[in-house]
Amino acid sequence: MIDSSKKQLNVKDRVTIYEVAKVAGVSLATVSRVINNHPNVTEKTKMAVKAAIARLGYKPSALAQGLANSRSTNIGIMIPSTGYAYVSNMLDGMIDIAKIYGYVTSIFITKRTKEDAAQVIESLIKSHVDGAVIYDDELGTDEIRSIQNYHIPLIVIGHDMSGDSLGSIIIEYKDPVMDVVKEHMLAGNDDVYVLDIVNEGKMVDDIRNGLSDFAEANGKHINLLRFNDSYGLVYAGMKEFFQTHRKGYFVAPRDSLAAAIVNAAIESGLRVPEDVEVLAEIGSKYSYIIRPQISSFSIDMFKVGSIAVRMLTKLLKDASSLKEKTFRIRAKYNKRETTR
Amino acid sequence: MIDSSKKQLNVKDRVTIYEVAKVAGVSLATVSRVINNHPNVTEKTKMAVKAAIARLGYKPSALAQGLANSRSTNIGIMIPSTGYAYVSNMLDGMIDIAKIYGYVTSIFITKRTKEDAAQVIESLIKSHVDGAVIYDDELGTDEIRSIQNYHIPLIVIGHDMSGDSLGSIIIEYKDPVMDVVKEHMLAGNDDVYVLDIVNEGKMVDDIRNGLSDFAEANGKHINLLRFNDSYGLVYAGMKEFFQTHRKGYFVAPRDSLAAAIVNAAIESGLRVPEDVEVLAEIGSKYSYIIRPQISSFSIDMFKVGSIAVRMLTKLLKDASSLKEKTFRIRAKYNKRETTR
DNA sequence: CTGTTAGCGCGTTCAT
DNA sequence: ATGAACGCGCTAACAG
Repeated sequence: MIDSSKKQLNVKDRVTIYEVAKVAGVSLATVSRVINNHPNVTEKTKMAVKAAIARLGYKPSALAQGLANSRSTNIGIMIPSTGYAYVSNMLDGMIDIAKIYGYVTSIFITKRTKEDAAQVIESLIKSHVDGAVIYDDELGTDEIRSIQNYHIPLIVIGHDMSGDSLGSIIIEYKDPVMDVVKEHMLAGNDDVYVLDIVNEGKMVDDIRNGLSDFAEANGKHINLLRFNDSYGLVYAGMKEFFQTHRKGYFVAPRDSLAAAIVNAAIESGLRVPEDVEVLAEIGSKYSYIIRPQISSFSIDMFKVGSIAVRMLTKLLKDASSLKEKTFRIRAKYNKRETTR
Repeated sequence: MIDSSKKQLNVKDRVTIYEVAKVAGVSLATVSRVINNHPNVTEKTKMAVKAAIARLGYKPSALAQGLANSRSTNIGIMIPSTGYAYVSNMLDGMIDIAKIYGYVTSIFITKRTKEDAAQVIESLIKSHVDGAVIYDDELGTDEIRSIQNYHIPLIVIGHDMSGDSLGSIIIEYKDPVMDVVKEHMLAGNDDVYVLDIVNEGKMVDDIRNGLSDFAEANGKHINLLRFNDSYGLVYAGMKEFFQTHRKGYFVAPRDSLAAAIVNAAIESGLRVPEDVEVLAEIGSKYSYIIRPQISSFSIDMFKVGSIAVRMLTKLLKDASSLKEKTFRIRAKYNKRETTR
C-alpha cells in the first residue's frame, strides 16, 4: 500500500492502462471502455476505474491510441513563419478551432526553398497527422498533390485546387488591389512605383505582374523598386530616393513597409498624400494606428484560419460532409489618409 | 509487377515497414536498420532496401517509432496565443531551432483561466511530447510542477524556478521599467498614469504593483486607468480623458496601446512629449515606425525562443548536460520621442 | 457486463 | 550480416 502510493510520485515511466487495470481490479479492456465513454459498464466498476485513474494520475498515451486506431488526433499546419501579423492571426484562428474539436496542432514552418519544402512535407507525413492545412505561397500544386498520395485530407489556402479530400480557400487580394491602382492609372497618371520585395511570395508577385501587364497594355509603365524585406532598408532607400524624386504613387506589400515610405517622404519635406500617395496591400491594425493612417487592404485572417480548420474537421469526419469545397474571401479596401 | 506499381498509387493505408521488407526481400529488422543508419548492413542489401523504400514512397510512422522507443520527437509549446508580435517572434525562434534538432512542435494555447490551463496541461501530457517549453504568465508554479510529475523535461520562461529536468529563462522587464519610471518620480513628478489592462498577465501586473508600492513609499500616487485590451477602446477613452486632463506621464503595456495614448493626445491638441509623455513596456518594431517614435523596452524574443528550445534539447539529450539551468535576459530601454 | 486476444507499425534483443 | 520474436500502450472484435 505504502509502496504503491510512493510509486505514484516516483514513477519513472508513464503510467499505463495496464497498471490502472491492476489497481482497479479489472481488465484493461474495461479501463479502455471507461476512458472512451463506452456504454455497457456498470456504474460501480466505472467508479472504481476512475478512482484508480485519479490515484495514479493516469493519462492515456495519444501515441498508443493513435497507433491503435490509426488516428493521431493531430493536424498539421504548414505556414511560412509566424513573423507577420496576418500569418499569426491566421494561426491563432486555426489552433483555436482545432482545440475545440479536440485536435492538437503541429506546426511546420517552410522556408522559401524547394529543398526545404520537400523536407517539411516529409516531416508532415512522418508525423502521422490526420489532416493538414497549408498556407504557403511558394509551394507548387504538384508538391501539394504529392501529399495527397499519402491520403492526408488537406485544406489549401491561396491555391485554387480541388480533388478528393481536398478543400481550398481562395483569398482574393489581387483584384481588389488592381482595381484601385488601375483606377489611379486610368485617371491619367503614370507615376506608379511598386515595392518589389525579395521573397515576398506568390501572391504579392502576382499583383506586381498583373499591374505591369495592365500598364503595358495601356501604354504606361510600372516602376519597380527592389528591396530586401526590412523596414530599415526600405526607409533608408526611400530617403535617398526622395532626394531626386519628389512625387509618386507607391504600392507596398505590407503596411510596415508602406510606413517606411510615408516616413521617408514626410521627413524629406514631402506631403502625403498631396505629393506622394502610398498604398499597402496587406494591412494590419497598424494601418490605422500609424499617422497618417495608411490606405490598405485587409482580410480577417483569424477567420480564414478558423474556417480552414473547420473545413478540415468536416473532411476528417466524413469526406462527403464538406459541401463547399472552395471558400472565397475578398480583401476589403480601407481608404485612409495616404491616398487621395 | 503491374499490380504492385498500381498499388503504389492507390494505397489506402499507410505503407508499412513490413511491405518494404517484402518488396526488398529482407526482414523488417533489416529495413529498420537501414532506416536508422545502423551498421552491419551490407551495402548491397542497403541499396535494395532503399530502392524499395523509394518505390513504395515509404515514410516511417513517427507514431509507431515513438511508441517503440518511447520518444515522440515532439516538443510541446505552451503560450497564451500568438496574437502579439513578441509572442509570435518567440514562437518562430522556438520552431526554428526545434526543426534543426529534428523535433516537431505542437502548440498548446492557453487562455487566461485556471480551468483551461488544466485542460491544456492534460492535453500536453496525453500528447506524449518529449519535453515542453512554457511561456505563460497565468500559470502558477504548482501547475507547472504538476507537469513535472509526468517527468516531462521543461523550460519555463518568465518564472524563476528550478529542479530536475527543469530549466528557466528569466525575462527581466520589471526592473528596467521601474528604474525609468522611478527616475521620473524622484525628479519630483507625481503625474504617473498606468494603463491597467484587463487580463494582461502577470508580468505587467507585477510592474503595476511595483510602481504603486514605490509611489506609496515615497508619498506619491500612481493613477490607474483601466481598459479592456483594445486599441480602439483605449484611444476613445483617452480622447475623453484628455478633455479634462491636459498633461501626464503615461505607461502602457504595449506599444500599440501607447500609440493610442499618443494619438489621442496629439489629436486633443496636446504636445508629445512636452505635455504628455508616454512609455511602452513591451515594444516591437512599430515603436520606431510610429511617429513620434515611442520610448519603449524591448527584448529579442526570437532569441529567447531559440535559447529555450536549445536548452530543452540539451535536457532531452542528457539532463546533466544543461549547465546553466537559468538564463537571464534583460529588457533594453530605447528612449525615443515620446518621453523627455 | 467483463475478460481474452489479436493487431496498429516499429525498435530491439537474441539467436543464427 | 540477418531473421524471429517480443514489447511499446491502447483499441476492437470476440467470447463468455
